[in-house]
Amino acid sequence: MWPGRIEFGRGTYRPVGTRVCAEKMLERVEPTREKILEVAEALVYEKGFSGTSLNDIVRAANLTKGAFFHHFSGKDELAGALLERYARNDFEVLNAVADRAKALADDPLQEAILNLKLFEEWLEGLEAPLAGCMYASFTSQRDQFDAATRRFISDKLNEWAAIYEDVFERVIAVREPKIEGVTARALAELVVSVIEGGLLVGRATNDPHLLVRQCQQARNYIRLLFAD
Amino acid sequence: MWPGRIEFGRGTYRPVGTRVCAEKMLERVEPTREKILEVAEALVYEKGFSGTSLNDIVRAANLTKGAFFHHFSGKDELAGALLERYARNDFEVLNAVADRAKALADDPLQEAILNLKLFEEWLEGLEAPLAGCMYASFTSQRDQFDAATRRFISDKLNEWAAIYEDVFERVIAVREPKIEGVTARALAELVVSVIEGGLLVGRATNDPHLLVRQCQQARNYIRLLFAD
DNA sequence: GCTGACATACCAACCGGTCGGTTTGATGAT
DNA sequence: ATCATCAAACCGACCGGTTGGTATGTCAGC
Repeated sequence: MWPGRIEFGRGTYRPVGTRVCAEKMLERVEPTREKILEVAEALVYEKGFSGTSLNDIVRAANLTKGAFFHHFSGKDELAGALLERYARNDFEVLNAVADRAKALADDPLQEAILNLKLFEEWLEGLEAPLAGCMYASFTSQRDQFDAATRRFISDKLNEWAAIYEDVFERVIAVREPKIEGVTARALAELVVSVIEGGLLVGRATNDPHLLVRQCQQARNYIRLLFAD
Repeated sequence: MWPGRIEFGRGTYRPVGTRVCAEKMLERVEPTREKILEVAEALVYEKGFSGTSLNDIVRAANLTKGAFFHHFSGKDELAGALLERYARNDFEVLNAVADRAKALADDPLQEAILNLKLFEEWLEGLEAPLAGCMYASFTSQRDQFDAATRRFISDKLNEWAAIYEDVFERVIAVREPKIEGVTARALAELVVSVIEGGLLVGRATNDPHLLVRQCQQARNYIRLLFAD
C-alpha cells in the first residue's frame, strides 16, 4: 500500500493569492487543503488511518474526490502532510510552554515543574479534550507506512523528549536526584510516555481528565526526586 | 461496519474430539481457531485492525476464507475473540505477578514495589519484546467498534488498574504519602498509563527497553512517595 | 484564453462475506 | 475387521460493494 517514499513538505506548491502580496502569505494558506487536513485529522483519531477512506474525508469536508486529488497526489501524501501538520502545531504549543516556563522560573527545578504545570493548564483550557495524537495513531498501524514516515515519527518523539531532557539536565547539574542512576533522558522519556499513555487510557475509558491527573503525578515525581 | 453487538464467547461450539472424553477437553482447544487468533493478533499490532484483511490473516495462517468463516461468523466476532483472548492472557500474567508479590512481601509498600519489579522482570524475560496491546490498537480506531466492545476495553482497563489500586490502598492505610491529595486510584492509573505509554513510545522509537525503564521510574515515584 | 480549483464518471483491485463441494476421522452396524 | 454413514473441517470460486486512483470536463477570474 505504501510502496514509495513519502515526500514531506509541499514541494513547489505555492499557496493561493500569495504570489504578489507577501503579507497575505501568512494569512489564509489554502483553505481547502487545510480543511481536508482538518477533517482528516479528526477522522483518523476515531477510525484510524486505513479505516478512514478518501470518501469519508471528502464527504466530511463537503468536497469531491477531484478536489482531494487536486491538492494531494494520493493517500500517501495525505499521511505525510497530516504528520507534518501535527508535528508543527504540537511543537508550537510545546515550545511556547517551555519558553514561558523558562521565562517565569529562576531555577531549573522550578522551570521543569512549571513546564509540566503550564502544559496541564493548556490541556484544561482547551474547549474540547485533546482528540488524539497522530504519532500514536500512526504507530498503532505502523506497517501501513514506509520507513521514512516511521523515522519521522521516531525523530519527532525524540525531539519532544529533548525539550524536557534539556531542562532536566540543568536540574541535575545543580541538584542531585534522591535516587541514583536517574538520568535526564529517562525523566524526559517518562514525561512523553505519561502523556501518550494518559491520552490513550483517558480516551479508552472515556475520562478526559485522566491525562491531566497523570501529568500531575509526573510533576509530583519530579518534585520528590529533587526536593531539598 | 459494526452495526450489531459483538457476542463475546464461543457460544455452543464444542471442540473436536472432546465429545466423549472430558480430560481431552482441557488440552488442545481447537488448534486452527487458536492459530487464526494468534496470527491475527500479530498482524493487528503491525497493521491495525481495519488495516488487516481476512485474506492477510488466512494467508499468514496457511488457510483459506472457508476455514476462517467456519470458525468465526465474521470479522466482528474475530474482534471480540481477539479482545477476550488478550484480556485472558494479560490478566493471567498480571494476577500471577500480583499474587507472587503479595506472597513474597510482608509489607504493603514492599508488595507494591515488588509488583512492579516482577512485572519488569517478566518483560525482560520475554524472548521477544512485547508486541503490542490490543486495548491500545482498538482504541486508536475506536469508531470501528460498537459500544459493547469499547465498554469491554474500558472495563478491562479499570480492572487492570484495580489490581494496583488494591495494593496502593493498603499502602496508604499504613503510610502517609509525602504529597497530600495523592490517591490509590491516581497511582494505579499512573502505572497503567506508564505501561501503555511506554509500550507505545518504545514501539514508535524502536526502543524495546524503554518500557522497562519507565516502569522503573514509576517504581521510583512510589518509593519516594512513601519513603520513611 | 489560459490556468487553477474544483466536479463527475469511471476503473481495476480488493474488501468482507456466501456457498456448494471435498476431505477427513470418529462411530456403529455387520 | 470392514465398511457405510455423517458431521466437522476445510477449500476456493464467486458476489456486490467499496477502495484508492484516473481521465475528462466545467467554470470563474486574471
